[in-house]
Amino acid sequence: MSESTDSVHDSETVEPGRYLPNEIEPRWQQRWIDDRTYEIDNDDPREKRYVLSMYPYPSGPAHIGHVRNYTFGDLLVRYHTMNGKGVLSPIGFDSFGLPAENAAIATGEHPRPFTDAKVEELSSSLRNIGAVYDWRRTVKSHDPSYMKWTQWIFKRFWEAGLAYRANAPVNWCPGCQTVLANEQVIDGLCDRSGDVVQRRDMEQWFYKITDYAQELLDELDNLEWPDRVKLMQRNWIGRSEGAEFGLPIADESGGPKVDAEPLAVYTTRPDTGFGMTFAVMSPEHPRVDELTTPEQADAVNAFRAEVADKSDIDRMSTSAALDKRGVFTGSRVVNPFNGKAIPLYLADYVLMTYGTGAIMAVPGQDQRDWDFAKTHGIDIVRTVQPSAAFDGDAYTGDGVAINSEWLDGLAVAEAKPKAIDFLVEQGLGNRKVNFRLRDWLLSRQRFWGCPIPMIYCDACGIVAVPDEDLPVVAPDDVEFRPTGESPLKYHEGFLNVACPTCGEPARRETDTMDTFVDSSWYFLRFADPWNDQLPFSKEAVEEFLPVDQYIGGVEHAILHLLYARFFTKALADLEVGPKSLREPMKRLFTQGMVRMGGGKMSKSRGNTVSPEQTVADHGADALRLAILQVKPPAEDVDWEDFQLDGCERFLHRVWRLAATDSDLIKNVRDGDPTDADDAIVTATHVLIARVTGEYERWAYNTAVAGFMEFTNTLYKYVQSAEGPHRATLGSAIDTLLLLMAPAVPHISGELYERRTGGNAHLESWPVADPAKLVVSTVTMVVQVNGKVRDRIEVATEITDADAERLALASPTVQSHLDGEPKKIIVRAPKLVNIVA
RNA sequence: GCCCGGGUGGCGGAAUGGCAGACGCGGCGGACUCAAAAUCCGCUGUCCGAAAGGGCGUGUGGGUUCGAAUCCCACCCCGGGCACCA
Repeated sequence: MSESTDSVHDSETVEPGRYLPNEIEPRWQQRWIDDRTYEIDNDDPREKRYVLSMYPYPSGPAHIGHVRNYTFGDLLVRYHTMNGKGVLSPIGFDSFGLPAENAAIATGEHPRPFTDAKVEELSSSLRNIGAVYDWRRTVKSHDPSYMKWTQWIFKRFWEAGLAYRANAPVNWCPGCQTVLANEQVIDGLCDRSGDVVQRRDMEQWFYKITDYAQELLDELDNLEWPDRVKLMQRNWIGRSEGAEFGLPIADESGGPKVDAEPLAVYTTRPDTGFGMTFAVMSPEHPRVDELTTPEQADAVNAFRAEVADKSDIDRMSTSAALDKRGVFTGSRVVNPFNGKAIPLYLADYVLMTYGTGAIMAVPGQDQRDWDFAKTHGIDIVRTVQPSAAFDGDAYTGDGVAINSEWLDGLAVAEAKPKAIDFLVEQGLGNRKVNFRLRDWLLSRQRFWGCPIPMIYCDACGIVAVPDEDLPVVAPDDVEFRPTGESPLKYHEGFLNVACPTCGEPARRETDTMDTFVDSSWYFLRFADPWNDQLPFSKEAVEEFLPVDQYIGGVEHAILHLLYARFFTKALADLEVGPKSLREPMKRLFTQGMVRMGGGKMSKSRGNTVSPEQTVADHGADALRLAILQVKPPAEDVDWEDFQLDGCERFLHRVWRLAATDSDLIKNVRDGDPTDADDAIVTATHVLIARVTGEYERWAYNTAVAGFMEFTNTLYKYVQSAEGPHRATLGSAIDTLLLLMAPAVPHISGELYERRTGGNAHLESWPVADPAKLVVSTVTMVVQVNGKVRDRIEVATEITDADAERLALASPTVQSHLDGEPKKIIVRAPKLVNIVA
């Protein structure tokens, strides 16, 4: 054996045990499972907390965005557990969806084994970062025991009229070969494939979310959600107040035609009625044929054909010339405010899907109407007096009514109700609230989703699959082809079925549900995942819901979060859920995204980060700490800004300080504590108070700074000439480990156990002793004209008079004074400001 | 166009009316070492100055205040949401 080998050997025997994350982390992860530390039973006596991160789509091993999300959730689960709460921390998988089906089309293999493998990979990733769940409660959207209740709930909605089938113009994505929800269409493009969305008329299933529009709007006020998310939902629901009324159809003489149904219009500005110089119908309006004169028929038909050809994105582009965007019907209607006959046009800027599909046009107060009137040579009458400085076209601001007979002189807010009163008196219309929100189109022409449990019978019509036959599960032997229809449609064994009512041959519904249906109730199932009689019991849901803290990406601000609220309300009304549970998520936190080099991180760009590799290289605790340290959780963060090396270095410093065989700690004292020791005790309690507050308000980045500062302080302390006091140091380190335990659970658990024999994760959360937070002296700042000129150590309880006297006595302060001070502001003991 | 956020060192950020730049990264210097790495200690906004010390400084301009990164007004820039919704 050579000398050099010996010397390496020797040095290893005297070196303290090193921090080896890959050795300790798997052991602790297994232990949390074996000890069932984070499993909770429904009859657990502790006060309950429900902490939930949005369940993920299983796309394989966790990506860095997942890791960030689940680290925040895991920290809270552990923190609340140490605070004595019984924490429900479940995990599930949003396991239906297009990627698995697209893979099936590519490989010909069934999506189930593909999905199951991805679920396993993601589960393993989550365990590898030290995230803890009650795995017994895991739910998966594609699990028949979950599908059964998704279908059961669909049936209850159907029976209550909250699910219905209708022919509707729908958004069709040619790339995905399916219908999309309004929410999945962004700027006329499919939010998944980016294809231009086409409009088609199809028979579809809808959930009647519009029944809840008002409540969904009102109850936002009571939620502890980010204002941004609440605002986005408010805008999406889009409530507007106005009037719906009829415009009588004019005869040749310009008077109202007695036998014709008036044309219904909706306006938010009934006060501007006297300025209505034309009216407009949507090109899709059902009364277009009836209200088009023979002379104009050719022009109208040409226009309608042109509009029908356009995609929504073309139709919305404002660049199209306005004379191409509308056509005269040849008919006139009567403005009921002044009795004048006005022309009726078609224009593509009026949508059939909002209001009545027809409008009164007031060019003086609406810019689109103004532009249209200019192009078509229509009169413009202002009915609101613009402010003196105004030099634009249409005036939409406040002002007094003009050119409006009996409304003249009234402000907009006064004129509106008076105009509505007039319409009511005339028997033409009434006050009306409109919402932008549409019903939720839930059917998808896809295989890998939850089948809609309905049957079409020639004799009985639409019949639901009986409850005892649920779940309807798709067969395995299907052919995966992109046909524009679900492969179920070509599977005779699935398609053909006896009608449950009359027994005659009938056909199954082959469409499946939007995956957002699955995610609209999974948080309820977590409370009672073993229930095979009901989706969940009311008692179990009452025990845990609402979710105390929901965590997820802001990209779900509208879709998922609105649907989940709708489901919770509807289930309560159907007495499936507890009556009092009107809102599912009491508090919501939306964490920021992880970017890469300023751009989006995506597989197609090849700039993804592998958390698995990072854990292998640095340890899960270092990755967790870097996530917490780099930025406030709500903000987007760039992977390039992560400081993994610094975080790993810090953990080594903690290890060296806290390890029982530390080479750092020498000259340990016992006996009476000194001033230096008292300062450490104070610093320990200050840290407890600080970190507790920071965990509560999601200030994880400054909590990490607190750990680092305290560790730096302890390093100075143990290296001081005087040496550390045994009990003081021990308690400081033990406390630090407990405070860090929710953030970096493996190293904290390991060191705490080596030091005390106890399990940090089962210990009580430290509480700051107010008596120990008190300090005897503080640094008082002395300013002259607001500029700091001196700092003086003073007793905490110094009087204002003493503070002022000390400040004036300072030589540096004196050198900045020129004669008698004009004024002295004293904020003892922190500050004195002398105005010279 | 409308509605929200936000703008602080070389970089990520801290400070919510009272010491601007905590903590970390990076950089510089020192100790240890034959040497390097690791580790430990110190310095690090900027300008003037040998130093002591001083000037300037939180997107821009104004205001309120004894005192403003923080509050108010106007503007510029960046990010996000909504956008023919009558």
